Amino acid sequence: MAGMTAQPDKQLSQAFAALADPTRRWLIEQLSQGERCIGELAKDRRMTFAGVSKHIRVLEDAGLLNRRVAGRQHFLSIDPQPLRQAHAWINLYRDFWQDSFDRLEEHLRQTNNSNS
Amino acid sequence: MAGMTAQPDKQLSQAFAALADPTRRWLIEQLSQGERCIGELAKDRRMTFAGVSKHIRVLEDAGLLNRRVAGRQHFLSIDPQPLRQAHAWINLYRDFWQDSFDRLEEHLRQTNNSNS
DNA sequence: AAAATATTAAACCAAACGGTTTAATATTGG
DNA sequence: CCAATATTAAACCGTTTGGTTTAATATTTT
Repeated sequence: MAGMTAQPDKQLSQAFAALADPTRRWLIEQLSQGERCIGELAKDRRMTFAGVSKHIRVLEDAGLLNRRVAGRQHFLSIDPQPLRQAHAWINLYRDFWQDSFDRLEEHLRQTNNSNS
Repeated sequence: MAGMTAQPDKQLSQAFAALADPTRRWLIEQLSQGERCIGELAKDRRMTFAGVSKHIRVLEDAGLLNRRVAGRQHFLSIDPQPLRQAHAWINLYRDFWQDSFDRLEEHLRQTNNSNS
């Protein structure tokens, strides 16, 4: 349980770091509705082309996006695999207190109800 | 679906950024087995006291840890709430391709089997 | 009160980050 | 071929990060 071999560790770091920026999360949100090209995204976000391009690069390096080049346009879409890993990591350590937390939640809910 | 109000957004950024460092993930792993004090953790990680102290601070600011001060020792433990949020965010956007991904996985598995 | 222990605070450093602006490259349309 | 379009590359800038070392603070032990 404790080990977590080295390579996945780096991938995990990259995935979490990529998700730590709100612009990049916004990009993921956009792309979850289908592939888009960089110009469109930049216009919607009111950010320079180069700015968005760099964010896309970070997401791509983390393996979170796939790029399809069609002529001069680059279409981006999401690769779900690394999100799975991040999800799994959180899940692993969350399970330890999941039950006790649920119990606390239930307790608070009942306390609030009896106050109303 | 697209909005995600502002405050949770910052919390989410902090949580993901906190999880992006391997030392901090290691700390979470350690604390998932029960509360520990900073000196112990620093010794196990072979890092300076101050170094670990600063990492703990980042996790604390992200709301991921709780601190219990007992005399000169500070005992840390995990607060599951922000992990839940991070988990939920990933889940939200992962669901879009979950099914198609599962189908792809199944397809690849079958292709591999018929090759053997 | 003095010494040892557990921790934070502050100063510092090199590297990375988020962003811009200005060039350079590649593709498309007249 | 030339102009417009879509994108990357490079240089730069201020801020943050991960880490150290050295000091300061608070608590426990003797």
